[in-house]
Amino acid sequence: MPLTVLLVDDEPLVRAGLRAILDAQPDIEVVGEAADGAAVIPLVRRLRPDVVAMDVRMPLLDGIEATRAVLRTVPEPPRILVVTTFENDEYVYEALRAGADGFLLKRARPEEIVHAVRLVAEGGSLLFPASVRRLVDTYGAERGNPAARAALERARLTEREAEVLRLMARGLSNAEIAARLVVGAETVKSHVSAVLAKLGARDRTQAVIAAYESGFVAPE
Amino acid sequence: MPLTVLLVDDEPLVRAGLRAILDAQPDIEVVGEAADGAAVIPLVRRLRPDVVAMDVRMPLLDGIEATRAVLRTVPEPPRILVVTTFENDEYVYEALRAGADGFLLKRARPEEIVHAVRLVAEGGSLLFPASVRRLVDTYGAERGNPAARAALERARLTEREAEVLRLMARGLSNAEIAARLVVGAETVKSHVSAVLAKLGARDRTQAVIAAYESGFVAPE
DNA sequence: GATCGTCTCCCCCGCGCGGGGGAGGTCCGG
DNA sequence: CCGGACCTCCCCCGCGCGGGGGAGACGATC
Repeated sequence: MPLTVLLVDDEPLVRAGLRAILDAQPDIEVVGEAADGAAVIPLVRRLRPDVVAMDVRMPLLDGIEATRAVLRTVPEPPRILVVTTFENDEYVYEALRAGADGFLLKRARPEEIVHAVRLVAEGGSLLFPASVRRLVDTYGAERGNPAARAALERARLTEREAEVLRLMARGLSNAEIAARLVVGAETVKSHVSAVLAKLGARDRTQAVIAAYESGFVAPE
Repeated sequence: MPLTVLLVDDEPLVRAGLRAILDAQPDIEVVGEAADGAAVIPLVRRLRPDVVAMDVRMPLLDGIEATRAVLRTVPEPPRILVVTTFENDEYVYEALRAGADGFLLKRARPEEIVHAVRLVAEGGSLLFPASVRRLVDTYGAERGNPAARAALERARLTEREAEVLRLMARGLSNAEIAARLVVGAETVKSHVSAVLAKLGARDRTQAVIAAYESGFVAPE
């Protein structure tokens, strides 16, 4: 079965763009659209999409409130991908705190958009992409970085994966982690790959950064 | 001229071992020994060693006080490498705060010992080796991690190197850093290598960890 | 009993990374 | 005027890393 997506944005142009990009994927299907947050709940209930691509700035009900409403009222809610124009959008920050699973810049390349949708659908959290980093930079001054922390928590690492990430964050190589955990090197590679995928990280360095930013590991 | 070292340890066995290992290097010369901290100052004044390999736990004057005394009273003081038996030695922590440039576990392999001496002599800070990481783990609960911060500050990165490290800590690849700084990829490699050497890091991940641990970059 | 998630290990492959050299340029200070 | 520090770029080389697959074993859940 295909990965179903509901688009929520007040601009038809944006919805059309997203639909064009996503529907071009054989395994992704846009099952509905909404122009404001108020229309989201009934649509989600009826269409039961896997992912909701939600604009933050919308009339009537913004993306933050809409996210909260969906997560509060719908059983087994969809994954929510927040869509925004600006990387320094404080609404995005709020949306992540409200329970969104990741976010996406409108100017992202089509492949990135597709990737983001797939990632959140699979349970990942898009914690790392450059856009998120900038967000973290901006709001990094606040304690504990709830957005990053929430995103990482929602990444739902398995126990083993969390263990591997902790060791990565101590600077260990795959071989060293394997020795420490008394498993094969190939096994560690599997776990590391899983961690990178779930965190939306490109390499172990980015994963470690995410670990620090989220408070998963603490420097102090 | 060779790299000159002064050994300070109350156990003759340890001094003999260090001397054997270090004197085996063509470019390193052990120019003197002391059995306790009280004897260090005059010896340093007379021998003007490049590096002092200093035990922390000693009678009369321990390594911390000796370190402070040397740094306070000797103009152009030598680099101080703290030698210890235990990785969780709170004295080592104090010594780093007192101004020591790095530390060394007695059980380290000869190559590591030689490497450590060369590194601090060249202005590096041995911020990262596994032993230090464990230290950081242990005393990591204290704010700002003064030991790590002090060590990194003393690593004396050039402006460019610091810039590169900051970008590394944002998850950028060498190619991305090159694009950002508008220089060649080979140039970035040079800077990255310099950073790794000065921090005693094995790879960029460890360097980024050091950056976080030291407060050079802040997650919050 | 069947299914799913997790952990484990295996293959192949390409590329980025880091180490080892070296070398030219500027600019500053002795 | 001549080092020395710094930034820049170049070469070669090996290996670790990460992506792409797949597969078997186990326990929990349905």
